[in-house]
Amino acid sequence: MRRARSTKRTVAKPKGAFHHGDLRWALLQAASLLLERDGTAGVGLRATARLAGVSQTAPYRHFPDREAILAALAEQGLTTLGDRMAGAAREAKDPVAALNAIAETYVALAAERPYLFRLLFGPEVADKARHPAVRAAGLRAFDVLIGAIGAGQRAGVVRAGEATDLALGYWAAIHGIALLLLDGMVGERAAAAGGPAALARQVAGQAWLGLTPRPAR
Amino acid sequence: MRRARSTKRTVAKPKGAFHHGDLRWALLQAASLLLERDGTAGVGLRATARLAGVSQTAPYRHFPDREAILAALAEQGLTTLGDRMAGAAREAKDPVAALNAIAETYVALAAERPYLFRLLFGPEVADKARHPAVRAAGLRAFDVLIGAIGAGQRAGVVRAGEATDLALGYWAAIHGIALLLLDGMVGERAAAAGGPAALARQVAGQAWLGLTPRPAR
DNA sequence: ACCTGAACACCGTTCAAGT
DNA sequence: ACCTGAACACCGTTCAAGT
Repeated sequence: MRRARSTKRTVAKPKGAFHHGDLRWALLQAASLLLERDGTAGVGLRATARLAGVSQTAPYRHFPDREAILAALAEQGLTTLGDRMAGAAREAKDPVAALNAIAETYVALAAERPYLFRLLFGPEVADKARHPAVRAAGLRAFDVLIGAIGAGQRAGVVRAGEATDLALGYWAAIHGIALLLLDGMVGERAAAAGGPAALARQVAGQAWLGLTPRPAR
Repeated sequence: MRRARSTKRTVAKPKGAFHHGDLRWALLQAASLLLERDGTAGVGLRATARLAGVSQTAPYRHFPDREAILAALAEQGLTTLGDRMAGAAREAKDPVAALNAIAETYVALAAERPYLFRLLFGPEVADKARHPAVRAAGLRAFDVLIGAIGAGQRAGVVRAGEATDLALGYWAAIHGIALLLLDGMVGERAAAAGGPAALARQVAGQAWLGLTPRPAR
């Protein structure tokens, strides 16, 4: 936290006139608060401006439209996701532990900040070509997983093959279970498995079987 | 199609007064059209009413709020998904082909009707407890997959274990790749694999490895 | 440059009223 | 029962204007 957070209706507004160039930062801070509290639908241009203590039209100085604010939040979120995945992988003692840690981190962020997680991959930021920074942040997170798969291959615990393809299959599985958990589609299975995290570990374990060296066929 | 579709601004409005009890159906038809054309955001109460040729408040006779319309669309969509999956499994000649056909059908629906697919699992219908019919339709689709896994176990091509758990891991993988494809996150990989469907087959194949009988450990 | 207030064309929802 | 029009409190976005 680089700045004290006010509990009043406005956030980080000095007193009178200008934001000295960090209005963009203040707006993103406000938008992030609204996202956590009210979901994507709550991140309105007017609502964000109100919370930041500026006029309704001030955000247009920094963002061309509402989608641009959401895209900036998504980029922040994907960077956070990538950083956490990289941190988890770095602290693991072997490639298998690294993959498990990545899966755990991934599902944990989805559970911790569901609205943010949906925003990262959802349709609100539809035209990814218009927001290359979002796409780049996402690919950077994916790179962490590819790296862990590659390390597994070098250690001989992951089967041969294009690391990107193997990573994609694993990613799909943990991405899928994270979303199914958010959607409340697998509540009973989670209860039976001993909680959402346990169910995610189970699914990750099954995905892991797709990565192990195959016996002679 | 139970009724001719008009190309005018209104749909299925006889001429003068009442809908003789099928206003609900006409509203859902209009909402479905709007969903395909403009996405979830386009499915407004007023816009739907306008397209159906009734006043803005008429929908409230059949749906308590906007979310209820979206939930009804989601229920329809999940039923369609389940039916298609069941049809694909029925026509397959063995359990392995059935699983492949289910995965293909799943990803195909996501590609064919992206807005509908997102609605099925997204946050627009947030409180699933308030919409048990949606949840039931989703679980029915899942049952098709569980059945295919069970058939594979009986045929000896799928390893032993709780069929529901094995199905969940497989579901997560195809659900994940379907969404990653929609999100435009794996466009390059899809091109390299020979198209989205080919990439989905590849991921399904990897998920399949999690289902095969294990060699002696 | 940066920010403002008024205006435009929309929303979802509520309410009193009509047949 | 079923449908209507007016009203309320919101939206995103545009525009002319202010410092």
